[in-house]
Amino acid sequence: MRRSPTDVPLKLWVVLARAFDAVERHSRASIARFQLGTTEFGVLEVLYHKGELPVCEVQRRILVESSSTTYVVDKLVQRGLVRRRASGSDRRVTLLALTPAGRQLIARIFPPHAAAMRRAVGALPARQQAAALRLLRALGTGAAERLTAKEADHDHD
Amino acid sequence: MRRSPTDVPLKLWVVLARAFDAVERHSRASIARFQLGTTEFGVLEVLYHKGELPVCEVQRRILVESSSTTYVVDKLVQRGLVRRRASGSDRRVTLLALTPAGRQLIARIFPPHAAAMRRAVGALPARQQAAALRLLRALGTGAAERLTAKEADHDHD
DNA sequence: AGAAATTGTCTCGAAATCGAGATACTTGAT
DNA sequence: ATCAAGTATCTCGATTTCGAGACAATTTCT
Repeated sequence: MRRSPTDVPLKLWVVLARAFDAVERHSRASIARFQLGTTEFGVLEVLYHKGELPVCEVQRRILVESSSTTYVVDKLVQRGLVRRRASGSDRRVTLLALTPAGRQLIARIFPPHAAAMRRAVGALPARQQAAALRLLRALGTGAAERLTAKEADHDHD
Repeated sequence: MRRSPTDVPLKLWVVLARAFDAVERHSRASIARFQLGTTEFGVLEVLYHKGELPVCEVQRRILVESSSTTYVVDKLVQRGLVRRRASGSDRRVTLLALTPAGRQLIARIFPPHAAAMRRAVGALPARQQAAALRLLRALGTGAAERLTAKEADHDHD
């Protein structure tokens, strides 16, 4: 339990947070050019690439809580970029899709944003990007599994 | 400029965000056990490990904006965990330090939190943790440099 | 079929975070 | 010595995000 001078797990967490922060600043700045917040952009982007989706599916992909998702979607609907529609098969779910205006907007701004993000991570050579991709994928899914496992613990105690 | 079916940089950004989110949930949950927010914990932790520091130094390490730092420090001062003190050498700066109560608190809760974070990233074997550490460090500093470079661009145009 | 647990969405109030800018001090250039 | 630019901290108002929980619909279990 004692912390050695090089406690790799703890450092990994710090460095992960710093890397995320630095790259996210690129993302924020890039998206701000288009008068959008990152979460709003996230909704538009996922609908653009995946097509019509239930709210809960969008929520999982943009990594915010459900109440925040409702809030952001409200704004996008008011702006006429997204529309809601009841699902036929499951009457709990609301399906989200881009309006023509929304599609036009995201089609226009996605490419320059993608370019900004390529630049943001571009300090890492391609080979190392691929390595980081693999490691982060394993780290993320591993951590996520351990989260749901812990929740299960709580449930039966 | 066209997006190939495997656009590594873009995927890297997505996977980075997901990994950060998953690990951060562990952190949040662990810290919530002690009735603290992550930012409050961050302040206590940095003061615990680095000793008395100027506000701006703390700010840089906890990765929030200066106005948020003031807000969080206010709360910690009100709770009697941190104290402010004017610097002798530079009259702009306020130095922050733990009170005895603050030191006692963080000394008690840091070890179990560290253990939780080791578990959070523990799905990755030690060797891969070390590799991820190196790659993320390079990614983070690279992205940060490109940020300040871009700011400089804006300044002279 | 009926009860219990789960899931999907939303409401509401509270908390965290930001951004712009005010103020005071320091540093660097001329 | 003065002035411009930069830095440190804080204030204030607005925005974003969360958390708890309400409610309806679905699924699972018996």
